[in-house]
Amino acid sequence: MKAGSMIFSLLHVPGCRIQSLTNFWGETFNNFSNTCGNNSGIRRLSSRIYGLQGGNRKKWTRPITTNTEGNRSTTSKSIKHEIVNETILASSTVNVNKTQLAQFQEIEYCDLQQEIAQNKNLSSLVTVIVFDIETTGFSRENERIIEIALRDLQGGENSTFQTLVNPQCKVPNSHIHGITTQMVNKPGVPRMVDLIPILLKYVRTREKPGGYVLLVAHNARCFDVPFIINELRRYSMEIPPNWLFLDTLPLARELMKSGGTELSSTSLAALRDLYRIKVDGSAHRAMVDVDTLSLILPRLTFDLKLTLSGLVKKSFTESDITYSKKKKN
DNA sequence: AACCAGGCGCATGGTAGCGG
DNA sequence: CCGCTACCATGCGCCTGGTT
Repeated sequence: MKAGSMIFSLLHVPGCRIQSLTNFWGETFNNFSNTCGNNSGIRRLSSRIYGLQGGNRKKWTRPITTNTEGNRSTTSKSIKHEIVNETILASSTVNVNKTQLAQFQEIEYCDLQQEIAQNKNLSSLVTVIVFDIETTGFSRENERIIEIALRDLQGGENSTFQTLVNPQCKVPNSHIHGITTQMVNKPGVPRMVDLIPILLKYVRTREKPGGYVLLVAHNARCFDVPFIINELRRYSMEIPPNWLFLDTLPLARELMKSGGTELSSTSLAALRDLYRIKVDGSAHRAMVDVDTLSLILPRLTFDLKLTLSGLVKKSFTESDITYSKKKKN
């Protein structure tokens, strides 16, 4: 089904009122501007608090910053069905016996119906989080994450998460991001194994009840997501089943292909220039790039006439990456 | 530097249309 | 029926560009 027709059909599904993404981003922008005050640029968040959601008095002893304003049983593959499709596909090429298939389809169908019945619109179901990582290099096998930043586009209290990560090795590419070995290899900077539970807990606090998380990054499919998957697997952990990923690089390609813009390339910098977004801080630091992408995403989706459901349709899961790898081998 | 997706050009195979 | 030509779909390899 073409994207255009899909959007049309979704908008006409009774009981499945899809907000236009522009409205969704509108709310986000309001929250965002309230958060940032009157400045047109995004102000770097300097205050440090230790703990999540205020209510929890347990103190963190790690340099993780947030701002101060304020197990599902279905497979990850089925998530997109539940959110995007008004009906579940009846045909399947999965090689299982017919009884199993029928049972599986029934479960998915029931889930979908429940989702639609229980959720008035997608924005009450999906949490959109823009994220970025800095690493010691390109190889996901040999290199390590040294900084991670996230921003929940709904805003509110603790809507950002940012921390350096101790890679327990040298940082050979400080000239790229300005993060040195001395900055990360010291007490107080969490190691990945310490950070993962905190990170997972943070994302959980941003989820809507029974909802899904759409994690957005530039070149997510080929860089950020494989890195995160590898780091988790290193400690025998998995991506939560309700996480979806969205890569803005193919969206940039789509925009460039459609013509009508002055987009010179599909890089984050080119998108930043196109939308005349000022960089507040040094580019190639995780939070700066997150803030940049947070401003690019609404404009990009507006230009591509995408709804939130359209974004979910373009999203992918951990298994999508694993599967495409296996297909190549 | 590693890895991946997309674009492009080229080769190949299947099919339809036409004339002898 | 056979041979030729044109067209289309598909697959492969190579190159480019994105990320730190």
